[in-house]
Amino acid sequence: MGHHSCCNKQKVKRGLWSPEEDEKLINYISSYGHGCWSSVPRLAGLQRCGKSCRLRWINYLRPDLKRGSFSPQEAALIIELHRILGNRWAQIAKHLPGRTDNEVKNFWNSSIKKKLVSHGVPDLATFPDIPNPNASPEAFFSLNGNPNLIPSPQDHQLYLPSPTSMLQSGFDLANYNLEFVHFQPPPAPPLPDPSSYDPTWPWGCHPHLNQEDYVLGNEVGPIYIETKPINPNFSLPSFNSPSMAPMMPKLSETISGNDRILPSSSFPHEVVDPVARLPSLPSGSHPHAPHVPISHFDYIEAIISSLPS
DNA sequence: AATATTGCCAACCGCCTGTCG
DNA sequence: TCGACAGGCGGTTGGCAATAT
Repeated sequence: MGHHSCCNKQKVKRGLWSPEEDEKLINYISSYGHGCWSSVPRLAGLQRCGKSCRLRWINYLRPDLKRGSFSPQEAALIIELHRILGNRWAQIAKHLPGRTDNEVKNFWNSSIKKKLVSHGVPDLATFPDIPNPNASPEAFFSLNGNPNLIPSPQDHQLYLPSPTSMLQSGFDLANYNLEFVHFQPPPAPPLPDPSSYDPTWPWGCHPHLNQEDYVLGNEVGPIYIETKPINPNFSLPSFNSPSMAPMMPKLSETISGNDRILPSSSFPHEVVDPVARLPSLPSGSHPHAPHVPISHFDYIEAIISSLPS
């Protein structure tokens, strides 16, 4: 079990690769490509199984690998993608050029996970469900009370929605075509009137978008997801309706290597500090308020930058 | 200085899926 | 339709280096 036929036909070496083995593999693949991996070790003169050769090439020898430590931006993107995708390391790695799934996985398990846990941040991908957007504040992911997480001078709470509850809510994905738009980002819009915030809708909404356009996260944030209905007979819910909530994780599920998630560095304009953009709300406002238009990404970046190394 | 512990990460294991005959 | 096979994935392990005792 687990051993491919190529591994059973002959005695194969295991364990760390020697420089000589690496050289053989590089020379062979550089000249002929890998073709069928099961035949690579024989043709390259290696006492390894094809699977081991494939892994060695993909994770270590490929010329387009970045190597080196992860940048804070990469870490932030990994955390954001992990929140959306869970432990789908291969999918996450596709959004990090030069990084492998193994590398991302190791980085998560050895670094990020421990940091987040030690700072009291729950595993965002497995956070308990929220029955509906009107659930009690306790049902939301509250960061309040942890000064390390939100460097806000104001007494603001930030509630983030649970992804998993929405995954189970049966949104009809077939009616949507998910597009990750490489867009000319709009200039940072003026803050909407806080009173216009939908208290049940913790995600930011671009005030200038029409009914067919939706933004998940902050309109000036690094992850910009636009969806358009492809079924003309399908009636979209109203823009601020909480019933929109179920669609988000379903859409997120469709993220693939062909989709584009833009790092903040690709934005031609300055990314506005989401915290600095927090509106001042009158005291005694909605207990969930303010539902700030802050992207998870920005928030995670703030976390990462505030963590001790 | 010696030993124990911890953390990192390359590599392996087992399983799943797609393809092909 | 079925079985064999290869590719691919996530979970786990084991070796090594760094750090602590």
